[in-house]
Amino acid sequence: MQDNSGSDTIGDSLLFLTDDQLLQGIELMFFAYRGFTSDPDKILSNHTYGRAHHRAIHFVNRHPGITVNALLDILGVTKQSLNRVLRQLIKDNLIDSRVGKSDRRERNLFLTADGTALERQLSEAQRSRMRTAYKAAGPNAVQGFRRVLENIIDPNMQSYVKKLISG
Amino acid sequence: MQDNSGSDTIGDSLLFLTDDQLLQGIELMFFAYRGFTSDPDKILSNHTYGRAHHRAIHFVNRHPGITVNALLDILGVTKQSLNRVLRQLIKDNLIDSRVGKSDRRERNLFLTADGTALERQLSEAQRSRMRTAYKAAGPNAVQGFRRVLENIIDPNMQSYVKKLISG
DNA sequence: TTGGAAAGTCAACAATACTGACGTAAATTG
DNA sequence: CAATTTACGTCAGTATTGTTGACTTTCCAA
Repeated sequence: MQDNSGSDTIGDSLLFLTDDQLLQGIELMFFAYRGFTSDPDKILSNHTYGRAHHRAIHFVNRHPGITVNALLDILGVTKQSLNRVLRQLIKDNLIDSRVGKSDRRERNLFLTADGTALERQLSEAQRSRMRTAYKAAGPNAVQGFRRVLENIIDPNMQSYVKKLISG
Repeated sequence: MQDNSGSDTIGDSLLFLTDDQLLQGIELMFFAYRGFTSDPDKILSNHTYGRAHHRAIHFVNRHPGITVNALLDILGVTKQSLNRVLRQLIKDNLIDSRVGKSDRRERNLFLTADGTALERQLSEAQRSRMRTAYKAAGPNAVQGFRRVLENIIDPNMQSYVKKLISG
């Protein structure tokens, strides 16, 4: 519209790349992520747990038997930070930590029945919101949504994401 | 609790709504938001500031003269939490807080020259990542990206978002 | 003039993250 | 086999961001 510095072209073939469009995308990410986390947050606030617990539960459910190190790579936090969360979840009998079979230094993490129950509850709240949004936007929009998100992700995580998409 | 929880159909016309697709979308949101915030986080770690300071700076820049109350509505935090951040930014001469003209109880917030400089730095890092992602995904995908995000956002914020999109 | 809204402050607390240091057990390497 | 590395756990200290609750000051409006 105005003197938007440099990222626009003379024509409008790249109009979606104006700084204004980018700023709108940035704010949409901010507000959407808040909506995205709000339902699980509400559920967890009755449990002494927070978002970190949710993330641990989510990825242990997605990768049963995952090692602590592999989980650390996915979550991108320090082992001390993850350990605090895991310790609680193990003590509360939501996660089962078993000594590795081939390498006894490793711990393989699994959800217990209670852990699975909480995961279902959290996941369903989040999936419900996503389902509504997907339905309202339509399959074509969903494809674009995913394509843009994949490109926002750090290259470090691309390997994980590739497996996520394909497998 | 059902095996496939009913979100799929016999055909594949709604295949994009399977629980697996929804879970993939959920993980994409998680990883993308981390990428989205990583560049500003790096910059801020040298400044004694965090993400809360970035958000305040961002929205004061977007709405020069915004009142504290209006900013609270956008950020969705308590005034005590926001006040701690604002106090630092005002003390460090990044934000200027002026007594309201029509209502002297209100404070109108503006970025100082220093604040504008930091905002440019943070914004450019974030816009750069978005620009790359948009470019890689293409305008059609960007439209879908935005449409899905808009539908993930809480209805409470939709009024703000509508103005964001149109204006 | 009095009630209430807006803003700011102080205190206490909780969740999540970080760094650094240390210990134990098990696997790997020389 | 001895030394080193790896995996995991833990303790201590600190920072950021968020919460409640209580309180004061300012000042508009009924």
